[in-house]
Amino acid sequence: MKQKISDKVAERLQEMLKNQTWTAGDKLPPERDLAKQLGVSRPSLREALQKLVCAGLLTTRHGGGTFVQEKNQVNFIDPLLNMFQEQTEAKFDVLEVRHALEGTAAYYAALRHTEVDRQRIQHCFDYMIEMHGSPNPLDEAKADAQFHLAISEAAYNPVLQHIMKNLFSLLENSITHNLDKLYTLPKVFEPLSHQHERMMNKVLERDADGARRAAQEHLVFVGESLQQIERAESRKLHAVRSLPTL
Amino acid sequence: MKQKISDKVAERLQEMLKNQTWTAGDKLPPERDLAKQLGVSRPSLREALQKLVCAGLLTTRHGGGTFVQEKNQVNFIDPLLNMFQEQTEAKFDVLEVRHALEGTAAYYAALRHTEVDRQRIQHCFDYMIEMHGSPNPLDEAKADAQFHLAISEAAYNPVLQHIMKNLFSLLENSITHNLDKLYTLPKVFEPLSHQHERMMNKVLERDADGARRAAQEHLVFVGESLQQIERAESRKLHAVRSLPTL
DNA sequence: AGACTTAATTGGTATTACCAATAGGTGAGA
DNA sequence: TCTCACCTATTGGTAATACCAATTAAGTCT
Repeated sequence: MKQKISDKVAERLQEMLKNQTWTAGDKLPPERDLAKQLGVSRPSLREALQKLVCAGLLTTRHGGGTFVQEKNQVNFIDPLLNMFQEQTEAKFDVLEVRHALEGTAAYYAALRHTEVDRQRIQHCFDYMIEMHGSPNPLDEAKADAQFHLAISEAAYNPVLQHIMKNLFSLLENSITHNLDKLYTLPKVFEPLSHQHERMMNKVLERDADGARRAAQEHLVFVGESLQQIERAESRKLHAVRSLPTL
Repeated sequence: MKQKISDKVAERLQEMLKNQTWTAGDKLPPERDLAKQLGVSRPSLREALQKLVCAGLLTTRHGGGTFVQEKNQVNFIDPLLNMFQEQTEAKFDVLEVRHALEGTAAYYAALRHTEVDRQRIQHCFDYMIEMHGSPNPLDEAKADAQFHLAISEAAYNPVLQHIMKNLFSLLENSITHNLDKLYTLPKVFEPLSHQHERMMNKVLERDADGARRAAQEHLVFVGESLQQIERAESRKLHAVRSLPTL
């Protein structure tokens, strides 16, 4: 199969990014120059650029220029994951995956974390406590996500870290309204906070197996709480739905 | 932040795909018509289409038309995962993640698999045995991947399934040469095959915990074998490199 | 009726022009 | 001299148009 030239251009650009021709934050040459330099028309170049933008490797600012995206702030969401977020069961699916991943994340974080990670984890924990009761429940949910990401970051496994990031950004997008419901339940914050603390301590004590257990117990609790909420919601719905039949 | 119009068009198209305006395999209207219909210029429409193509939702055939991609044959690889495959440690990172995911995949597969899944899993297992000693070692690696995917499919968790698919396509792309080395080692095929069989049996017996254990033991073995190969390789490299210093 | 040819359809690329947002420089005013 | 506003050049975004290339399908010839 012959390749489209916009694809070839995209590959060449990706090569140049890998070869550090430009590094994070750098400004690329203007489209007109770059197109001439690569020997293609501007629309073709633009299609190639669009792909890389869509892949989260570049960003463009109208009138400003085209820049290499910092690797950290990956705002890219796997488009397929995107389609899951409608189905109501998705949050339980995500929870099952997290159950699997966070256990090992905590395990390896306990083994591999450095002093810097230790400080970041503690800071995230404190911030999470601080955010409790914030007027915007979303803040608390984000702080929670940051805490979990800080731990998985300390596992020093880029593949795992990347998947976790995508999972959380998936959650943030549309399912958060269920999470903040979770936080507002009076009987839930206490055990949640306690579980977080236990998880953090096990990691920092380098007790790998204990950390894994703590993470898994935490997610079991979250899952059960979510199911309770779900059941309550469905009871409400059924009540409403059954009215017209009377 | 104001949105680019190509982004808005991409969103509208995505909406239409969700709303089943066109379903899998359908042919979209020609670009010229579609552009007029949406009230944008053809280049703008094309940029939007490119994004969806890049996301794996559409395919284009030069002179033929633009078609809605079948959901199954998602040839899409997370571009960031793509960047990992160069680093030599990546395979161990992937292995750690698989260790986490395949355990729970086997666990839930044991609980949720249907008769259809049972047949598919057995078929994949038989095919994998059949492929052993194939002239092209890649075939055997692919059969292995199919077997594992069949199990994770039986877990009926789309999020998990999607991640597993991406991980395996990542492996297939560039790290396969390590996997087939694994298969060609004489002392390895026997235990590997035995582990696969045990894993399958535990799943089909609906022994969830046993299935999880079997999956994890399998991956521990794979990891150790890979490390042995790695060490052997590095010894070779060192031997070669040290020659010039003599 | 079948195979080949040809023309219409349709995606891919290039050229050009113009719009819109940003950035940087320049001049006026404090 | 410093600061702020304004203006202009740079640069990404959009549009219109023409032409190329691959495919498809209709039409024609054998």
